[in-house]
Amino acid sequence: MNKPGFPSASNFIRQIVEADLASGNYKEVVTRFPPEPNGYLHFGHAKSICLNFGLPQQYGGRCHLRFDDTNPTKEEQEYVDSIKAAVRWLGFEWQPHEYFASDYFERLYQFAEALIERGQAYVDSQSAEEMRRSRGTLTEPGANSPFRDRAIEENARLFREMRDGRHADGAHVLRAKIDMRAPNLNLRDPVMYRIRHAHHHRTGDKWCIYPTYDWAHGLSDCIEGVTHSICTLEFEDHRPLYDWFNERVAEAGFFQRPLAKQIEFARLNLTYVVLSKRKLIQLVDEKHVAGWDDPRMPTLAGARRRGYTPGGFRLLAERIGVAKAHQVIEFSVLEDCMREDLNERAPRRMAVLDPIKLVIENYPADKVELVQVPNHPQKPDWGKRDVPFSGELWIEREDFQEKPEKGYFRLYPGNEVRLRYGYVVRCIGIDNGVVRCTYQPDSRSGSAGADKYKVKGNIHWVSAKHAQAAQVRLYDRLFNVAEPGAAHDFLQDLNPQSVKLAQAQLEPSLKDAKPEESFQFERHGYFIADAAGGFNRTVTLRDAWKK
RNA sequence: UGGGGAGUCGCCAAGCUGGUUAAGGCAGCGGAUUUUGAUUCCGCCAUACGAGGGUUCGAAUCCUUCCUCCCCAGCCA
Repeated sequence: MNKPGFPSASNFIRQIVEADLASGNYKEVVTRFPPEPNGYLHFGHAKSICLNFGLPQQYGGRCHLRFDDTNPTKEEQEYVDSIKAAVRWLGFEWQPHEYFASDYFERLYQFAEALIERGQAYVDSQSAEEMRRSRGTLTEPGANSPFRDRAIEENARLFREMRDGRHADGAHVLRAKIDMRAPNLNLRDPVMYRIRHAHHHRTGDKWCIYPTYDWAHGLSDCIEGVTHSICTLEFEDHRPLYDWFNERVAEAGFFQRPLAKQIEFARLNLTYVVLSKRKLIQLVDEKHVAGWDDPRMPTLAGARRRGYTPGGFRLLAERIGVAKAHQVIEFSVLEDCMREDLNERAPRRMAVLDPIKLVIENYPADKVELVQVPNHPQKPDWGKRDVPFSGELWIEREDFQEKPEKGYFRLYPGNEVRLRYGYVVRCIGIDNGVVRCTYQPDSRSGSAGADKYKVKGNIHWVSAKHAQAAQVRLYDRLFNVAEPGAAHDFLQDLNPQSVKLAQAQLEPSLKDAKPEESFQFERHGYFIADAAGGFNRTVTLRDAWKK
């Protein structure tokens, strides 16, 4: 049963949406997930995706996938492809509502001309440095630009020239005429267009002026009929500007009301995990990782290779909730979500990660039996498989102790233990690193005599001559910072020892594992078959072992 | 010292149109079942809601003062 993935049963955004629907102001809920294609999606985006897609799924409506590609110098096609793959992987579909801000460049340009005509925008010819100085400070008002009162016709002419490539980068900028004394800095005549003679991944060289986020975003929402534009907290200060632009363009007759409304929520933070796009880019560029999909990366592409599941992320989104208070989720919450999802869908297999030989001295030399092993003990309908059993087996090194510590109930000289789904064996001792045992022929699991053996220990095993040797990668951690909040020197604080390799012995059926198939290797946790061969560990089981 | 936000158990988070002993999850602790020391199951885990005043028969929920933290001075998003 797939969990819906709606963020928290109750949250303030749902209340807003329900009120809007109830009031009749909005007939349906239309959201959008608006990534800039300048990097791969990470764990944090999963929260936003589940929220934006989950709302219309429940209340009726739709969610658009819109690429916010207004800055040609940072964006690439590779990123749009990876973003689409990640959203689909999480289990959401947006088609036919796939949009690009760059598709609106022409309309945005016309809207800008309208504002110029109405005296609400002007071409400023100050340098970036001059603009910065005249903007004022947090506590001091800004000063008007000397170009602020240019004639409308001149503004229109200059803006057209900007578009036509008659001016160099930085020579002019189009600004909204709002209020240089506004306490909210975003309202001090924000830039709407800048000149960038740069190649855009979609529009090529057609444009050399590009709209800023503030000018493009809200208008794109209104163009698409978005009702609720959900973004993160740092945009709270932008909301008055978001509304100002939308209102002005609506007044010019381009939009129907009601207009889109912006709602902010706290982004996801995870202990130990770096979710800064800038830093993730650095990890990739400086080759500290193999790529964006390196299993140690906190990207969705990396998570997929590492064996994290879409259902696990949806569960996470549901559990962590949506609010405006800054949230730092403990990593254990994520892990628990993955375990919960995997526990339901991962078949069980026997696999020995750190092998030590066990010989059953009274087992007929060349005899091989097939024992029946359930694929999932709690799910009988998943069936059973045959696993070959013989007198020479691999068992886990930690399942034997020559001198048992207190409380140890697995194999040690004189003790009996059951080889899971096979026979009960008694340990005689150890010779040259080989554990010697005898077995009870009438103890086979499922046989009539099996019940008379009461053993506490129950260990997994693999027949030595049938086993499949394989390399297993144990990713205990993400490529992360050593401690929460330790990232003063990001690269120095990274945990470099995040992968261990195990030369494991697996039960023969694992030979047929398909890439991206998940299994539980009994006590070792959950593993995913890697396309590159071998297996990657997803998460360990809860450790009830610590005494 | 400007503007905008936020403060409920170690981490999240309901509740906040005032009214029984403040949901739930993760983590932790104790126990039961168990051919994974897993899973599952049961129990425990905030006289307390950033702090102080006030209103009220009654406040986490209303008023007020204060404290703490976060965001904003890109022609990034």
